[in-house]
Amino acid sequence: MRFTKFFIPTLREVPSEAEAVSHKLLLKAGYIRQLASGLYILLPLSWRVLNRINKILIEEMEKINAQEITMPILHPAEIWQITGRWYEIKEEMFRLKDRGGRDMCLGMTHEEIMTWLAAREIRSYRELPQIWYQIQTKLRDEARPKSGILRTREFIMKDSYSFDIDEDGLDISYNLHAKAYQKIFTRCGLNFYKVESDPGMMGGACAHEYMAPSSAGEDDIVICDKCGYIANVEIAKSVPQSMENDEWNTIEELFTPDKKSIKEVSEFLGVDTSLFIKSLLVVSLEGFILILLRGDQELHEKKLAKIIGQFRIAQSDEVLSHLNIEAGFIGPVGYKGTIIADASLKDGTFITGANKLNYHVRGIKPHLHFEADWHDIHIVKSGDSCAICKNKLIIEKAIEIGNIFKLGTKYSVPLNAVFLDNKGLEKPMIMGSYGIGPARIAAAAVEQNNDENGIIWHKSIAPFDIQILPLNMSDKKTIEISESLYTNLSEIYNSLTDRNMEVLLDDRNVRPGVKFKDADLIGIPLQIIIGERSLKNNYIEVKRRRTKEIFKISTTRTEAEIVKIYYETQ
RNA sequence: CGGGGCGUAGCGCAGCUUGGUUAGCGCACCUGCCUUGGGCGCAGGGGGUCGGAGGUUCGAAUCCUCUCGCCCCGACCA
Repeated sequence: MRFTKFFIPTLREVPSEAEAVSHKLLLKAGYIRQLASGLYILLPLSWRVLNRINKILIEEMEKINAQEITMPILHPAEIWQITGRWYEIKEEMFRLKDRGGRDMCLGMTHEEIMTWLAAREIRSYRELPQIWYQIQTKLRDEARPKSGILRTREFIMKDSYSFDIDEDGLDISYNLHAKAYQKIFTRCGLNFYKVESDPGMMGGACAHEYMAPSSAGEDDIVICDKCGYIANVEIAKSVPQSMENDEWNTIEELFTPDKKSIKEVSEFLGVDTSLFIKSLLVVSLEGFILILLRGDQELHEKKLAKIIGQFRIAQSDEVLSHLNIEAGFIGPVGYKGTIIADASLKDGTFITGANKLNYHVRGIKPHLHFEADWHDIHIVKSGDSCAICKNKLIIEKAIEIGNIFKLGTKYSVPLNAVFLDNKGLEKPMIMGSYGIGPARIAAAAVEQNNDENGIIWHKSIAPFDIQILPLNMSDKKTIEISESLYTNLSEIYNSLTDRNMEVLLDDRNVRPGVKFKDADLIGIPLQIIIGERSLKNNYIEVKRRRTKEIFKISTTRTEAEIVKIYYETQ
């Protein structure tokens, strides 16, 4: 491709709204433009990147016998009403009516539609398993689109769905996807982790996410570099560091006038917050529950919701009317109802509210002075110990680039996706669903691979393989060599992409500096620099974008050498 | 949805506090010359009515009211 025939609108200055590195670089290097909040135009360069990623996706999906299909984006409400998600999902779903007044929605995911198809078409266990997938647009009215193409309202997704006769079958489909995903992200050159995750609203029992570490990420992942435990903070378990403390062997009331928060009391008494019990009254559907956390810990609301269902923190007047004490001075001793306590409180001696205005009480020992149901309900903090091996945990930010879910029968039962097994019994299909965001792969790749000059693409997903930079377009020899290299290289097969070498020839009549700057910005892995200075000595230069290494290649026998350097480029 | 910030030429910005020539600068763009190893130089030129609406005023980019849009933090995220 010739630069003058290809639309690459690079910028000198980045629009001020861009914050994330990938957002800035993709704008500056002429890959994307914003249409509105959360809506992006993918210009020719990024469309080429996306297509390369999609090709990898297709290849790896075909290897696990997944079949590509495509489904409508516009859905009738009815199917979503049957599974209940029409009502569960709120503003995030784009809804509209057709001319007949029928409720419709734009697809944010395709479990319903895929299951609808399976329900109609599959009768027998002989037709199972099936894995169907598509690479197609999804629409979600995100509360807050952000960071360029990392979180948008309209995006392309590779989503696949497996249908099996039983749990064992699902395990196989799930593991096939896990393997395929591993290969996909590896082939894309990403640094990533597979982490345990919360199945959330997708339902189902088991889920993993693929996370590309990056400061632009929206998720926090917890890593133990000793035993390999790794999980999303949403479900991660940990053992908070504990303070040794044997001094308080008797119970003593402490006068703490107007000191209500743990922080205030801790400062007032000069005692570390980890030696306090934080008491929180919450209101669940079954009534009041007292929640206990160590003073230095925060409540993980999702963990608690899994135990007690929907709840909210009690208002201060509710605390007063239920316990007859002001909110800042409540404690577990003598509490009559249900108590749920974080496991970090199991051992030790603590200070807590005395259930008496302006007093706290010291020397409280769990089991001795109160009992509780023990659970892990705190948010993992960096420095906590691994729940498995006690090693110190690390927390890292990451971009979610893919996920896999075991759905079970959550969709097949309501949509009546059933089959007859080999005994003639009707059974619901056991399902899984699996997603990858190709644009997020691209953005994560940019986040992980860039320098002060611009993007550095991995060979497998770069928009072009090689870029030729003729430095002086009015020099005959330069043109001659450039054109011949351009033609010859374009005819060489590239086994990495299963196409011929894709070469970008910068045939613009601009100064060398402009070409150098743009080439580095755009980030094609290999640059061929053709300048009069080197031609005089019968060589050209081949430069690796990532390492800035320069190879001097004789003007005879050049193509073979260049291809060799290409394959050896990281 | 809560909190904060910002809308002046394609991009980056100044002007606004204290209303008053024809709204300004850099980059980009167009023409010509020149130049060709890291966004080169010189000369000439085109482009905005100040996000929108209403109001105050002799007079509004500037003051007031409403409104739309974008970004960031948080909540949310199937």
